[in-house]
Amino acid sequence: MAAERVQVTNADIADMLNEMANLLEIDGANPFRVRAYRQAALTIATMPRPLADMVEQGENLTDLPGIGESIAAKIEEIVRTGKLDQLEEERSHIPPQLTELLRVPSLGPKRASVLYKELGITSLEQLKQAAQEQRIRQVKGFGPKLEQTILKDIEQAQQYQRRYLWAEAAQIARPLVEYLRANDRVKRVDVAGSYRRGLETVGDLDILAIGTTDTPDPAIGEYFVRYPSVKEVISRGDTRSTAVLASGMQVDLRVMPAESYGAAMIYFTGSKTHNIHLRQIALDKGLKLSEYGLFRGEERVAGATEQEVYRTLGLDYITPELREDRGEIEAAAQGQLPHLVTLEDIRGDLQAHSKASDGVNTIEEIALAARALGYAYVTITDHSRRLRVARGLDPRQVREQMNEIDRLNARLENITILKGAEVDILKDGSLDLPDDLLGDLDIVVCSVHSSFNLSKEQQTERIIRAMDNPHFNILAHPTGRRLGERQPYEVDMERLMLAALERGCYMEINSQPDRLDLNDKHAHMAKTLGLKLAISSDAHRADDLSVLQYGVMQARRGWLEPEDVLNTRDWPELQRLLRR
DNA sequence: GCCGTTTTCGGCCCGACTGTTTTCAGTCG
Repeated sequence: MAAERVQVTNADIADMLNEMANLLEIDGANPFRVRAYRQAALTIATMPRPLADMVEQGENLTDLPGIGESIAAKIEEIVRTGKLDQLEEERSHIPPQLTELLRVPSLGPKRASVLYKELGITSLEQLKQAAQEQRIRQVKGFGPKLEQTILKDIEQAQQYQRRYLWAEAAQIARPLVEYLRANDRVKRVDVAGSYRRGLETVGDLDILAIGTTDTPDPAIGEYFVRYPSVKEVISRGDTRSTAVLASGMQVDLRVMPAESYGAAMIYFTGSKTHNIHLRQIALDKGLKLSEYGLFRGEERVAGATEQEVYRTLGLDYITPELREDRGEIEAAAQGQLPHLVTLEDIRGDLQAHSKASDGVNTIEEIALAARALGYAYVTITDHSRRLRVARGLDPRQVREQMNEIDRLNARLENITILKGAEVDILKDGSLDLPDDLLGDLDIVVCSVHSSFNLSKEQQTERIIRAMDNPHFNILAHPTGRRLGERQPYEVDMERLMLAALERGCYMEINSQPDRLDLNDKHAHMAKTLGLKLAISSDAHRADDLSVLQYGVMQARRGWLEPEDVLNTRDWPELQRLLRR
């Protein structure tokens, strides 16, 4: 067998373009040129389809947003040779390690460049030493305070810059918001930022507050920094304060007047690219958009509510989950925004584990919890025998469980328990339970729990072979990733989705906060291809059925509407969809 | 470097805070 060709990944290309941007910036290049490289890198890093494939098939890269002739040629060079000549060139006259200095907050390209030219500093170590020897304060434009700040910031740069799972961030945000709302001088408090957009991980919290007075009330910022969990105050002004909590989470608080609330919410919710696009539209209409409002000259024409700002820009209201500048602004201009799925649309759960395998509750307890959530059905999907660590069930145990479910269904009202299993896809693509048994289940959920490091080709083939089994219904956590813990295994997602469509199979958005797998881009890809998805809790305890809300958030970020989701259907209709 | 039913050239989002300055540059979001 021929050695597999090593394909340049989108991440590789994005890294090289980002490094170009960093080096050019230190070099004092045109800032818009620098931005163009960053923009292109962002586009590339977040697109699911491998650029290498596009190049191979001779597709036109300049069709991609932010990629023109020049960068397209560079991408082709990278794909073909694995290198970029111009990057080598830049590296030869600017020490590439210098970009390391940009990771230090308070050091940008200008200061990094000055420190290199004046003191010959190229690494964090040298920077630290220079600061300790008080040589930095002697450089023009620097002083003792900045030197101290740099010294402190080096520590931060050397630490792993952690992001929090959305669910973790929520646990930090909620009590803080409650604390702020408890103050009489505060009229309104909301969390904005990536948290509000429902991103799977959150780096910091952006909180917006409105006071009871017309002018910014400094007392609110003072109250904020007295929050008991505040470990360190980074900055404090009348309208803006930044602090780090004991958890390590950074929090930015902005205090705004009520007349600017909507504009400020838009501004602080982001994303950055969404905002830049909105501001461009404002300029085109002879208006100016800032966090204070939408202005024609000095006159504020909108700003109190988000709806008002969008409307004045000629746009339908765009829900935060969509604000990524991935076409939502164009859709809003044409009245074509999707009507996104909500938690209320969900009729039941398609994956949950009982104590029979690695869950903690009985089937009855799970059923009652599902009923309490207003569901019509819940599916018990205990693991199959191969997964020893999860006490996977053998065929006889699955049969016993099916009988138990029959007895429970006869007894319980207003909830239907569906018979399922989470069946291991073995290395050769066969399923871990016999066909006659699978044929008697209501729903067969299949997933990969072993041999994560097969090649992309092998992993894809393995899963497609599993889908060839006529009882295969839903591919669970299709990439196997665990946020912050485990990278996804390699698969050709587009091929998998097309294979699923051909065979009448489906995929899952797993709602566990550290999985959220499929991710938003893959979910959007599924919608585009016409593949319906399940949103499942994968609960291992009855209380965890509620994590399904995170999966809904991810689905919304993927533009999914109720009809794109399997479990917005009642059981009879779902049953028809599952038939192959 | 990208982009365009106003443009193939001349634009490219906007404001707060800090530290270093005597009016502003750099950084950040």
